[in-house]
Amino acid sequence: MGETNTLIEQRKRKLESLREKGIDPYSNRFAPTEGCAEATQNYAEGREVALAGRITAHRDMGKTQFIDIRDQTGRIQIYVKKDLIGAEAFETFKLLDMGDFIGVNGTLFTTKTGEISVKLAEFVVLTKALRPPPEKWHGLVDPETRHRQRYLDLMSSQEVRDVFLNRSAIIREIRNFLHERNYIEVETPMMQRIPGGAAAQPFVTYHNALGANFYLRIALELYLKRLLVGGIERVFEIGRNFRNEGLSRNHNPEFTMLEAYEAYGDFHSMMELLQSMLCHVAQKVLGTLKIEHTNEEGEVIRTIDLTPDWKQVRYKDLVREYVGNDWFELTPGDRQERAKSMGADVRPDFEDFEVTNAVFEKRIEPNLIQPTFVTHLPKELIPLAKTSRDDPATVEVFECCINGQEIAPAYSEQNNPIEQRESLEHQAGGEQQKLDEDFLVGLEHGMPPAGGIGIGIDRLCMLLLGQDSIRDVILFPQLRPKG
RNA sequence: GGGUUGGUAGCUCAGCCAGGUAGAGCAGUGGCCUUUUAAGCCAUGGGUCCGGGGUUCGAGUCCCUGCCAACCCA
Repeated sequence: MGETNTLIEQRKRKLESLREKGIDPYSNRFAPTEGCAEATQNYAEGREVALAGRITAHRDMGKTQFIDIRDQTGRIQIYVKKDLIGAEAFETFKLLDMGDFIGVNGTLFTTKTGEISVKLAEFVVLTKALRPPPEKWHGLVDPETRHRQRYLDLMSSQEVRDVFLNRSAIIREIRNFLHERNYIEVETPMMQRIPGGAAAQPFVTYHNALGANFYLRIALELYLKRLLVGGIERVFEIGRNFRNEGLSRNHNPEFTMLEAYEAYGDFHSMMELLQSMLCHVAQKVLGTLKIEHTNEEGEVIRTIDLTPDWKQVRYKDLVREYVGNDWFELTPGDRQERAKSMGADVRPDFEDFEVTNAVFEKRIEPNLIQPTFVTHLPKELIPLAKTSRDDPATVEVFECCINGQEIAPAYSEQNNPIEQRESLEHQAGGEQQKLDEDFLVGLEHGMPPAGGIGIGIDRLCMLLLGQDSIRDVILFPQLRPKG
């Protein structure tokens, strides 16, 4: 990226020419009266405006030029006429390039082709760009450059800008919704001595002064539950988790989670919370509960309908429906065989419930396009939830699947400190240093019964914004370091 | 980890099958044009063809290898 070429050299020469004219090509400030889009929205012939933005198009007619400038609100055309600004200013104007930032003063008018424009009276150079922007028509398409130099992607694509503006709006509306329900937002440690709350490989780092290893958190859960113990009854955190695993369309090593806990609630209250929250968010951000996903040709390939009430179905019933009514009557060995024949990823050392779950992930989850609460999951699968009152072999849990992906698991949280200690000890496999003793001591002080939910924000954004890759909803996704 | 596809000018892409002077559009530069909008017309500069090795009289093109990316599979 340190290379020089003639395009850069030419721009540097123009920069020097500006300086020779006594013009600072990196001016300090400019006070626009409004945004570019607002100028056209509040059109009045002859109204004086001051606007600032980046030059995104340039049509040179000789003694007349048209440029487009764009700010975050939108674009507007500037009409530059030699007679109006004078010969000297016109010469200065010719030193501008695509990508430069300028501030303009002028009056609004409509061209004979009907476009609202600014008749330029004077302008200032705000920033001279030394490198050219991406091509104006095709924009930037190389995915690697799009991700590594996201600013180029953003400056050349309205669609990409919309995705990230909408992502921000989604998170804002989640916060609004939860604040409306009297949830308290908190921040808990990202650097942890014992990374708990999930089964995942952590990243390790080292604190010099303390002389100790720390782990980047893999979940928010155990700290938020400590706050339930402390009497904060409705609490949530939106923050980054870090998991040391591969990269894929659905996985980025750092990703954003929402976790929310509600004292005296259970997984039923979390169902209501999730359903209401996603409807609120979709309505506010997209203006509809029916989300259309389109292919590259712009054809609608599926519509996801968030209208309540969402389907509820028991795990076992789904398994019977998709992989055979006799599934649970088979011997474990036969189940292995059938799972393999269905293309599920089963290994010989899998326990029986893991075989069933492999089939679930391979053959069932991808089919759950419309919002579906899967309930009554087997106890072995989820050690940190309460036993179901109506079926002791299962736990009070749901996994909400939408668009063939698990979007949110929620539990009636385990608050029995003795059972919790046993399951965590089992999970730690006898390694005492993996046991979060401080958390267990907290539970022994008494945690109120609570419903808890975790929502992958990135995947939620993919769903709501119709993006097929997590890299398209994360501004700076992890890529292999460039050699 | 395995497979497939791709990496050529600042950007978007041809050229590769069948080896023989490195191409187009946009962007740039010079010129014409005082209401254009992917402005137009004329002229013109611009390349580590991802890196390394090999085959060959000759490699962007064929072979091997490495790097990066996208998709699929595990």
